[in-house]
Amino acid sequence: MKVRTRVAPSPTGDPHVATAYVAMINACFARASGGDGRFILRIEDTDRTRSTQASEEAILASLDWLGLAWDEGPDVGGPHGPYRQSERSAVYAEHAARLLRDGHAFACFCSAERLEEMRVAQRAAHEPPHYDGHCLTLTHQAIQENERAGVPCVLRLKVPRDGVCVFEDVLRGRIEIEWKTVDMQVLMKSDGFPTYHLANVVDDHLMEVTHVIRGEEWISSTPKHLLLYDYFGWSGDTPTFCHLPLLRNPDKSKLSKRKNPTSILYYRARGFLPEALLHFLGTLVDGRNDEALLECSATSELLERMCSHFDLTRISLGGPVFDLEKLTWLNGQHLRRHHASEMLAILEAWGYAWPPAIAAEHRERIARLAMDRIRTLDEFGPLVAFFAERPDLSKADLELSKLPPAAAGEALALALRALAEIADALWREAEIGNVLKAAVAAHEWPFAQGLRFRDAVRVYYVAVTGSPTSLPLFDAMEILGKGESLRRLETALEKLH
RNA sequence: GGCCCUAUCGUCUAGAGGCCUAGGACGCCGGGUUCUCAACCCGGUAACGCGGGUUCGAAUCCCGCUGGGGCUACCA
Repeated sequence: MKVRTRVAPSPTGDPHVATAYVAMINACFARASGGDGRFILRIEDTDRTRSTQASEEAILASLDWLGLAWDEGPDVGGPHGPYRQSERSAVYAEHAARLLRDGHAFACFCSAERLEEMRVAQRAAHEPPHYDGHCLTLTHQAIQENERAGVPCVLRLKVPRDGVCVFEDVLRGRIEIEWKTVDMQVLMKSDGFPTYHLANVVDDHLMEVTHVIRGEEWISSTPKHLLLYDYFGWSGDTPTFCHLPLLRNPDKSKLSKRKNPTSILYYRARGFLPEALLHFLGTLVDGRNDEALLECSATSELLERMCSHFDLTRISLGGPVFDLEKLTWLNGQHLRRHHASEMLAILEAWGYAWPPAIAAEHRERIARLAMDRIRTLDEFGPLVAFFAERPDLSKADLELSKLPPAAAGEALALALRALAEIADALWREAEIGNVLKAAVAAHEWPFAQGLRFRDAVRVYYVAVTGSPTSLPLFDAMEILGKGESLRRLETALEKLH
């Protein structure tokens, strides 16, 4: 069978990592099914008050950034377009009319106020809120009067009063839901746009979707969807349903931006690599350790590798917690697979602007020194800023454990004397290191007997780089140059007095 | 509350009745390496929610309980 899957995001906010998660699984399944599998992107923008074009653009750009290429979609078109629901109004109107004509749906004129009162009463009576069927019994005449008077109207689904809806889920097996627990859902809103339920079913059918792979939150509305397939006479080819577990916050609730960053834009801005984010989402589906995924620097390559051992039926059902810590680690891993020269391009593509004071000839070397020390690209700038800017130190910055203030001053003076001896032409990382180590070793330390180099060196780090934890000192000093390095040591020494 | 889904280390997961003394990865802890911090290497910590069945044998199958989650809109 020719497999056709889709992801159907609603453009009502920032592109969500859960959308990418679902998209990835749909893309993998279509691809793993063979060469003729197709993956569709459909924009579900039927909520006119919340949908925005900016959001749609961001969703497309984000999925593209992650390498989740779709075969059919609003931008690339396809045989069953348009792929944007707001452009398919005529299709829904036609199908809605069909349901009404066949007696499978009914016009409802109830006001928002009445519905609200109804629900309040039901809640008070400890009943589950549901439409009470008020307009189900409207006479032909009453309906026409309402229409003539221009009373706003929606279309509701007729639902069997008893019996059980049974369907099969790829991951969960047989699911049974009693019809009496299914509400008479609105299918067409009073603004003339369809709700999710109608649009989704109509489009999935018309677009010949064979597998509906979506979030778990849709399980309880699946009976409505099945009913629609039946009403339209499509029950012969209802798609296969697969409900995916929902991504979770660390507290196990459904992933939300209140508790965890959810926007793909956020991760991009922080300097996460698309292959790292995709890889991470992949671990939520298949947590086995595939080391080969670490070697994939292109998202396309990564996706291909994931597809090679993808099995939709083996996804574990516990909602996975979105663990930023592991994502960050993965990002560091992917970062380090690149050469320093590639890092320059990656940083630039990400939007990093080198301070002009850092000469172009030093940049690759600086990148090489920095890349083992960052996990996300946004850590790069702060780490190398000292090359362009002299540290603004206070006396307190120079007070380090294992190094009394008097000894710190001694250490700085010592370094100054020793380093001044190095000829300009020999000002190299190895020479600087040797001279400094020898000087510290040969010195008598009245205020810090037996001082080890590793303790003394910290004050040099602070003086030169502004921080006791920074890029390797000798390299930094070589890059800064003899004059600048000595000047920073001097400044630090002055600060101590 | 009602309906539905779900349950292996803190986290992601492996596990398909005997290969389980439950494996890997992140995290954490310890060690090595080292000019700081990282990176890297080595080692350690830590789980089958509880109670009943079925079976010669259960993490695995069944039931109940408990915990977690979702849905309960003219949002998706």
